[in-house]
Amino acid sequence: MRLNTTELDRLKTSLKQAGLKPTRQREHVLSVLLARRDHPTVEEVWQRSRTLSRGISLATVYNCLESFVDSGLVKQVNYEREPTRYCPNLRPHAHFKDQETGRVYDIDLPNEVLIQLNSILPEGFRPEAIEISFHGRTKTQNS
Amino acid sequence: MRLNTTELDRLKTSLKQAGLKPTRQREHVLSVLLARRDHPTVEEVWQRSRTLSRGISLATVYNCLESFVDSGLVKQVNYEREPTRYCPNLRPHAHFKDQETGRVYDIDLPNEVLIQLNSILPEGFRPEAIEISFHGRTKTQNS
DNA sequence: TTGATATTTAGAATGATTCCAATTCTTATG
DNA sequence: CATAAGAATTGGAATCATTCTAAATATCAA
Ligand SMILES: [Mn+2]
Ligand SMILES: [Mn+2]
Ligand SMILES: [Zn+2]
Ligand SMILES: [Zn+2]
Repeated sequence: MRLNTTELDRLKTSLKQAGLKPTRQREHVLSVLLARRDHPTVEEVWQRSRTLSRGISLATVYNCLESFVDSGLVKQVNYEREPTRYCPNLRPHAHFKDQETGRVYDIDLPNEVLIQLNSILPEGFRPEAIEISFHGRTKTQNS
Repeated sequence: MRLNTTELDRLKTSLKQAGLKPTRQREHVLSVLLARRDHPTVEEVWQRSRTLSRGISLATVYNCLESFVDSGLVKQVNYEREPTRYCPNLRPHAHFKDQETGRVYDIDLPNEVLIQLNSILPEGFRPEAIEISFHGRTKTQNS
């Protein structure tokens, strides 16, 4: 439940690059995200942050997560209009939501798939981002 | 701004299949959606429905659109947590949002792309739906 | 060490959507 | 056609994720 040196360095570097300051709260919120990569909501991150000695306000959790998104450390994941979830996986990947458990899984995106997806765009469409979200069931007995 | 016979038939059939009744308001809301396939929000559909003689309530626009989604006539389109947009295009397609104009375009999805996308899922993942959303800029001078 | 600037915070405000309960339609049945 | 039971419509209240506000606190370059 603590950032290691590498993670702490990445946090400081990314924040500085965005003109933001490393704070106790930001360190803690990032460590919560990295501890379990299960795409928690703001509320869930807040609950998990209760372990912090003096606690942390909900507004600060919103602010920290926003600063991470702005500095490129974390991505938002949305399913319909449900509360936004947060994902620290920086590789290109899609998401799969198990509609029975509510769990959201990362699905790695091979480069060839990305290329093929870009190829379906008409002339003149310049994508800056693409989001791919599956939802369905998983027939596994693990995790 | 009126449903033709084919469209009216599809409406009645789909609604009946879902145990719902065709009403003046539902006919009108569907005709608004079909008139301009530009993925309007509820508010926009409501504005465009003002032409209806006696008007229509916002709650009813919400209800009509929900009944269309339930009966499979229309799909919802979400970008982050912006107001939900509605799309009567029933072919498999992705969406592209021009971040300068806010316009949302349909991008047809070739079957081979769908197949390739399903192939990236691990064993045991059974997708029921997939959503693909681009956002970026368009360099066209038309429409 | 210190001042300028950024962050944190509790609570209020916002805004899309859903809920509610009263009224009005729709349609199956006689 | 008339009727009644169930469905839909409606205005307004409630919900709830998120954003805003302004006062207190923390960070850090100089
Ligand atoms: Mn769904
Ligand atoms: Mn974006
Ligand atoms: Zn992810
Ligand atoms: Zn569409």
